[in-house]
Amino acid sequence: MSEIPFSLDQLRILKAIAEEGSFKKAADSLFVSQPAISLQIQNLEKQLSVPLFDRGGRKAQLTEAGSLLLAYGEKIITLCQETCRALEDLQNLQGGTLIVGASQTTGTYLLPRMIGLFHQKYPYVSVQLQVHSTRRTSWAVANGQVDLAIIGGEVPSELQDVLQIIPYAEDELALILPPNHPLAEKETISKEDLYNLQYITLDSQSTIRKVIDQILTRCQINTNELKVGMELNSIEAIKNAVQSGLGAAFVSVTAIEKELKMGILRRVHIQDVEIKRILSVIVNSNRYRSKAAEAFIKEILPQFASEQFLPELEKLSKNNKQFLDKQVEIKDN
Amino acid sequence: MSEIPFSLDQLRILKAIAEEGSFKKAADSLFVSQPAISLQIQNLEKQLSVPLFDRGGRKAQLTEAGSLLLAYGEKIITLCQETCRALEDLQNLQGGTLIVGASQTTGTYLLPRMIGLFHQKYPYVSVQLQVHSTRRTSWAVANGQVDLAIIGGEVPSELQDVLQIIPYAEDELALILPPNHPLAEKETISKEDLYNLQYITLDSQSTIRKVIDQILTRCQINTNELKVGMELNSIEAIKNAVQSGLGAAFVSVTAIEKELKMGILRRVHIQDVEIKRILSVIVNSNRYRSKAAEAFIKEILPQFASEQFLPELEKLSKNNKQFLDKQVEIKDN
DNA sequence: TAGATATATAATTAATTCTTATCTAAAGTC
DNA sequence: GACTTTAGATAAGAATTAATTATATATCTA
Repeated sequence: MSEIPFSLDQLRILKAIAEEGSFKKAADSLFVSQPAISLQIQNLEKQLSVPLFDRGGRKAQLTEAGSLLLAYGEKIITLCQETCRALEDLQNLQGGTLIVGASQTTGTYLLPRMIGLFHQKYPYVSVQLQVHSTRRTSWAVANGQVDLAIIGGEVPSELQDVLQIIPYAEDELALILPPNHPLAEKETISKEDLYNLQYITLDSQSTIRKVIDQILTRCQINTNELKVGMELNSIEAIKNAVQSGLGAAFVSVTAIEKELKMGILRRVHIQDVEIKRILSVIVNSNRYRSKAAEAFIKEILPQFASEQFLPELEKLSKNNKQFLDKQVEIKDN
Repeated sequence: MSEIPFSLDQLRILKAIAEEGSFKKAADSLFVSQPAISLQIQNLEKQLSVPLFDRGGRKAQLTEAGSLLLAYGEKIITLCQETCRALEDLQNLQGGTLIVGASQTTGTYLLPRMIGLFHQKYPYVSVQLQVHSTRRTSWAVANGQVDLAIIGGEVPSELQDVLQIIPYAEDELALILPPNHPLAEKETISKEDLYNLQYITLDSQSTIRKVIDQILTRCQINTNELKVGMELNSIEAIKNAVQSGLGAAFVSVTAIEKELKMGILRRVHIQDVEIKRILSVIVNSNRYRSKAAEAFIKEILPQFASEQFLPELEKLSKNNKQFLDKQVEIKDN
């Protein structure tokens, strides 16, 4: 299927001859011997079955076919050089795309800040954020549709050995109430008070819901007896609902900074209970990470990590699928 | 200066892998062994210092750099194929340009008919006609600016061994008069009558003028005593001037066909004198002739040639600068 | 016609790029 | 979970390709 009857080198030689005016000078400009040029052009003429130069005179003259090939050849060479530049830009973070995945909470409150920082540093890299369920996000990383993701739940078991999962930060979940709620007066409420509240939650399949159930259960709270009044599918919607007095909710503290400051939501602590979950970074361990992903991991993630997890993170940024190592080996030869 | 760190073959391999989904299948589709593919891609990755595929899974996955290179590679390959097609079209007379030179008379009356025929046969070849003096036309052929030319005069001596000059046809020059001229009544006039006419001619440097002088001198006519009333620089202008009664003129019979038929000009013969010149085809013997020039020589020229010159013309069409001969030699091996 | 310059040719050597054979690792099978 | 299948990597040798040096030929210049 469609052999190409010339090589890039031959086109470069053709161009050099046209520019320099003779085989000899072209040979000098390309730092090869003159017969090398002669042979390459002869081969080219043989392969194309058409003469490209009229020799003999003091300078080699292009035939019509030669001019035609030269014109196309210059276009081709230019395109090749453009290709090189695009690849270099990609390596220098002057281009390319970084795709980051996240689940609801992190995608809404944490990642936009990270991406903002990254964008400031590397304005020519276009960044995409994909907010989906933990499950879908994990698969996206596994399939390579997403470079890395930050999630707050468990990675599906079938992906646990494909993905590298690095505990990254703690996310504290707060119980929020409307300011005018009777219990909102208190700093801390008892576990029993929990049974007297109406809850607004994400749907029962969501990771954050499962995490909360898990932790409360561990604190001897029967989650089945907590009254769920409403299930919404966005954290912003839940906050608004709570603010409007429709009930209470568990949300990440990162999601309510502004509202607490403005006094439109109240946070109450629960006696002897701390609801924390671990956020994790996930990457595909079988996949080479782009320069952009590398930079994001090395330069942005640490700024938001809990100190205790920093060493792990550092290890990650050194473990890109073996390639650069090999490069060094080869260069030594 | 600007080495290109990949080859067309490598791009074709990259494309094949992307299309077939695996190194193995790409190898099969390109009819080479699998290691050949592996090695080429490894070299490519080394040269670009960036991995192009994530291996290991059931199918090879492109990295971001791989996709980028693939996208450019496809453009490059397409352009190469376009180049091939353009070259083929040139060979098949489905494209390209033929540039024909001529001097005044042939350029005005003979070549337009030839070019018309050629264009009917090869509508995709664009034909240019350049009408200049014999001298300038000869140089244009020598320099390769013109593929071939038909001239009616002598080729400058310094070009006689660069150019191939093939006598091609006879051009008869006629003496024309306005219909109402006293001598226009006669079929034939005497040499002496010539001295009683006023002549309208091209400028004294023109070839046709020199040819006429030469022939008349040979017939014992003293050209210095012929009265030149007007020098014009176009044959059409001369015809109009004669028609208007401003004098007599010598012009090619091919230039007055229409006017004689319409009776607006009269031709008179001269006792015992025939003014004929030989038209010649000139080509550059050191130069490879394009397929289009070849076709023009082989298929168009014979239709207008004097029979006596046909053998020479045939020889010419077999003598393109040795190239196809070589091809055959090589194919035998 | 001699000298300089440009391209072609030939023989040799160097480099590259295949191929075959073998090996490793992952994925699907029973 | 051992077994087969499949994809890709690796190594060694063969084949091809492309370079080099040396030399020949032809053209332009003086």
